[in-house]
Amino acid sequence: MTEAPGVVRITDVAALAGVSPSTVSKALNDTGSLRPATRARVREAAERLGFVPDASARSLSARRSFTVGLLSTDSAGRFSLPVVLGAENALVGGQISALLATARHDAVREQHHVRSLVARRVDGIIVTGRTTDARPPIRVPMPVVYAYSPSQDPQDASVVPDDATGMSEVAAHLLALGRRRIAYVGGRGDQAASTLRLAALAAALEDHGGTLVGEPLFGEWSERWGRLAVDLVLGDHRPGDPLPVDAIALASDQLARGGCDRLRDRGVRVPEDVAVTGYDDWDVMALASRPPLTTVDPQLDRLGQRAAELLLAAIDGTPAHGTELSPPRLVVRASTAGDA
Amino acid sequence: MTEAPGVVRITDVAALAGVSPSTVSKALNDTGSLRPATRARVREAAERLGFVPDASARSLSARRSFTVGLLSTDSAGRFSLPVVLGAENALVGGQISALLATARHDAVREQHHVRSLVARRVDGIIVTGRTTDARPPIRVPMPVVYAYSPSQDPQDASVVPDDATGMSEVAAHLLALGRRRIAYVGGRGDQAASTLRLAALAAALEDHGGTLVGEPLFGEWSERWGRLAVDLVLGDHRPGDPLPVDAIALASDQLARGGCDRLRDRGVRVPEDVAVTGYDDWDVMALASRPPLTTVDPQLDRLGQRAAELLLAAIDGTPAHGTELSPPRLVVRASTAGDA
DNA sequence: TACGGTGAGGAAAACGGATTCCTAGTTTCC
DNA sequence: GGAAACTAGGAATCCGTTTTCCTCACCGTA
Repeated sequence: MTEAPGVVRITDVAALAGVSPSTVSKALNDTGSLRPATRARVREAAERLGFVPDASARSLSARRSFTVGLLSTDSAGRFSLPVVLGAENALVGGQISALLATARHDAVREQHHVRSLVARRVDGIIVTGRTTDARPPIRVPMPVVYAYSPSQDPQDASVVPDDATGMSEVAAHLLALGRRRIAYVGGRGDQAASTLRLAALAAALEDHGGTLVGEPLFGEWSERWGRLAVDLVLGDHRPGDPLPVDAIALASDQLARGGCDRLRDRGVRVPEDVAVTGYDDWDVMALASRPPLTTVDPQLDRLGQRAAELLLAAIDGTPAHGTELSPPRLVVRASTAGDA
Repeated sequence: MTEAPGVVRITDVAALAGVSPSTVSKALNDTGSLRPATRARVREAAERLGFVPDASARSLSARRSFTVGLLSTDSAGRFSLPVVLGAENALVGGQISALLATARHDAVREQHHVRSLVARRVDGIIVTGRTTDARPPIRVPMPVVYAYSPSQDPQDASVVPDDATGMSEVAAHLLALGRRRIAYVGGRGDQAASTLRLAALAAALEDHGGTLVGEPLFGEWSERWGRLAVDLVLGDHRPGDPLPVDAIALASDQLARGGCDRLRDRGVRVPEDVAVTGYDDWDVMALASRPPLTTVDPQLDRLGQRAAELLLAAIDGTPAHGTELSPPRLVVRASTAGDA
């Protein structure tokens, strides 16, 4: 499509309305002083021709692009996708477009994308990652907000899920149900998502008379590890024996689902004998699990939305600093409550 | 960030190199005739200042934006995300940026996004959807390629997964394993993904001496329905009874996973008694299933990549017409083969 | 020595809007 | 009735690059 036949310029509208281009601009942007009749005539002409002002020209003149970059290092998108969607959605409200740049966890690629975003003079950048572990900041001449993965520089603006609160609410929920002997199963031990949640759980139990049973377990973020971990928790327990725990808090819905499966395999009833909790509120896991999982929804879309808000504020000259926690939401289902 | 202090213009480079702006442009773009020494001097100056040409200005002059729109109507992103990522990846190679526009299945929103893409004078648009059902085309003055969800207008360029081939390969695989009495479990009966796969299975069985056992079953795309459907297939079968089928082909990995669970619950061995196949190769389902699922990988990233290629070709003046099928890949795992 | 050809680089004109002046009318006020 | 104060709208400038001319110097050739 080389010659773009149907593209309408401001001069076309001006000609049809019988005014000058500058008048058209004023009419459509509600600036300058024009008679209402003129404004209306121009509007109608623009409408009739389907005139849509050229964003490049506008950007050039306005010295800003009305575009922000979404730099994602998460190729699978499990976590960054909701963040990105939430952000994109918040941006649309501000008449801002989103430029997608996926780096698939590759520094060279990321550098290339950063350069491309700078070339496009994006008004700001939202950086998202795969994990909640801190990542190196990017150096660019425009505002940046880190979402999900915070920046290693505490001066940068970051928004991360409030895992501590999330897990505290899980603990409070289990304690309220009368559970006291609780085991923890994490994912990879070198990741904040595992350790932070453990710390929050341990603290909450300590404060309210619960007991963290056994050593915290770390492995991979898979259902398989959830099953194995449950075996470790149960030890050589046989149906009918007293159970070493009355609840297991697992650090993800995948783990929890695997855990439920193994508990069922071994004749342990969920939640009557052992309550189980997950984390993430990933519907295909949490709802498909038998029973459905009590879990924590990190509300990643809200997180992304919040990141977009902070970015827009920064673009408007009010930058934020430091890491902001985005609130999670406890979702109670049958794996603890006994009702679907 | 109002005044963008660090932004370098072409005139700055020109001043440093002691030449005119036009010479800088020629030097950096390898056009015009310049002495190698001059070119090098300019390059060095640009490098030193970290000059990155303003894309808006470049677009304005070039009359194209070097940007394409990715219009997605899939809010969850299960299917369109891989397509989008594949496309974005292919575009980066061509120095093209991707503008993300998610419409969450809302026509008003979609219209708004379309307008925004037109305003940005994107060079082309890739439209993706949630299902493989045809969707209404968009009317814009630039090339469009429909990915995953084809356009209702057969003249438009669309790329869709080749479900017929995928399911045929499943059938061939099952037949090669000696299975002959095969049941089919679909998802929603009003969706092409259910009906097309059924048709392909039925055709393949007919051609090669297999039998489609019972009525095809349609329901929702959930594990729950997979479990229910297996109950329907087995009827009042008791362990030890002869089985009505020796294989079940389910239209998604979610269905198949649910199916496997129910088969195990009822004491039917997979794959010894009944082979099970899924569709989609969604890792969290296919790999976590017990046993792991033989399935079809629709290779959506390749599909997205192909859509991007077609779009780039169209932008270069060679538009494609009609619907192209993107090849799937059979992935054999333990649910049919007996080995992990 | 004069002249066409060629190579290097500069000047200027797009590109499409937004914005900042201006300039004619038209009011308003004394 | 005349000058100041507004108003409505047009002309010109700018945004940062690319691209199309031009110009000037230098070369070889007649």
